[in-house]
Amino acid sequence: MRLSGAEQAALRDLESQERTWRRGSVVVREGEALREMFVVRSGWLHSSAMLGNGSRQIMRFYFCGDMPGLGALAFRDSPETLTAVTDLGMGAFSREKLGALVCEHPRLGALLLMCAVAERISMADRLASIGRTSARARVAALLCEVYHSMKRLGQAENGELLLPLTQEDIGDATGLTSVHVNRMMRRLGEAGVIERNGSNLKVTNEEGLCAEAHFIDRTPTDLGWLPG
Amino acid sequence: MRLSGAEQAALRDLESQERTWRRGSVVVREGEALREMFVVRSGWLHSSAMLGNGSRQIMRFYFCGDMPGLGALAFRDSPETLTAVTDLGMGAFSREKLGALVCEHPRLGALLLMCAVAERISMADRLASIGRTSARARVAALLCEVYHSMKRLGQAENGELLLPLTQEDIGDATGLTSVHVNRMMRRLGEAGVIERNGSNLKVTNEEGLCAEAHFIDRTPTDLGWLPG
DNA sequence: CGCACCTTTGAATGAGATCAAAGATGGTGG
DNA sequence: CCACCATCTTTGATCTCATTCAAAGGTGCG
Repeated sequence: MRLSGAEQAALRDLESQERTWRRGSVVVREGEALREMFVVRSGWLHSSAMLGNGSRQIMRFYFCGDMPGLGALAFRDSPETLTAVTDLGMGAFSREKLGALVCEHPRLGALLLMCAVAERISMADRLASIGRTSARARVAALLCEVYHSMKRLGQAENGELLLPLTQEDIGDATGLTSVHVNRMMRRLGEAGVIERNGSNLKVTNEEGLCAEAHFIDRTPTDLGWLPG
Repeated sequence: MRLSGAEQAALRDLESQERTWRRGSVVVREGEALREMFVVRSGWLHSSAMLGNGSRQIMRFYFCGDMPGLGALAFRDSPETLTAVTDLGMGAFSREKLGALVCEHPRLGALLLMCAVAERISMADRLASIGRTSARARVAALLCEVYHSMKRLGQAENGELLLPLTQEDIGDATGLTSVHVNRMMRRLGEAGVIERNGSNLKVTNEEGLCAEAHFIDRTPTDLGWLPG
């Protein structure tokens, strides 16, 4: 889709207020009042929530270009915790600013809507992974997702990438225990689809990994429905 | 939020093309070209997807006022199957129509964006339920969700409602087998939180059910960020 | 160097799946 | 109106994958 100069400027303006966070630090905590949203500029993070029973679910990861915190559009208090996985830089903006932007540039509003819809679909894929596949496939799906994102951003030379997640994090994202994550990762290693070395991960068999994960590439297509 | 007359008319226009489906019929099948979206006017439905391994995951249920099929905004082919749970009436409209509406009435675009965001959050709740809670809690969560929707629509007098889902459906929505769903429902009955009679369900202890389900009420608040 | 935290591995346990078969239920056609 | 058949529910027995509990290596940081 082709954006006008004014639209591009408006988008750039959104991310003008850059702030940084140290790896591991919490950007927003679940239940806190939330008046801001973000655009990721460097690094990555995840959103999670605690359940009544004390366990944590990691909902998704956000990479460069993603917009965490959009929950602020619908809820006064944050429904989720945002935590920096790596050192992180994000542009921050208020709900009011987004509201004004959408009203002045309706096509950008439509674009955002499309992003939100695409996000819902990828959430659905994750739901299917956790609800209906084996532990091994879930771990593979997690790795596959991160790998594809890093690759898209040019941060996975030769299939090698940094994975600064603990096995407990991976468990919280896949609905498994850290112990079982460990076993599954070892088995993926033995099967020759990945190699591990500390927090370095190398995808040695991309096709194999995707197959294990039942991975479906969801590249949004078709913005033709947007007027001029 | 207060809508202008023109905005209200535009919204009403969206649902003007009403169509109906018989209970159990498929509205859109996964992978089919999808050029339409819908607004539910009566009855309810669900969206689901098949995995490579042959099992099905039901993603969510849509009730009166919800908008299934928004995936068409981002993908050419439908990522999910829509199936009528009850006899169903929906207004249908094209992507182009929605595109035009958003551009002419940016505030409606913002409203839609907010809905999409809220939907993502409730998807996240479901993810946490499936990833991190017991079979019993998952079944309770499913019942709780349907019950609250029916109640909101005034279709649950005295906590009684019609639940035209097979236990297999419930299993596909919660990531369980139908056999285990059966056991969990019986146990919820024995615990006195529900009573069952064919496809009639009565919630006899609403608080208890919500507690079992770790239910969180997500009523969107705060539209104050939208310009006048 | 020492302390936290993370990874790895083993053994025992348990929740949920699988397999199998007997009741209900309801829709259909005769 | 009834009989029949398909589908759904229910229950039992067994099995398996993942959890839990426990403890021994690694790793990096202060």
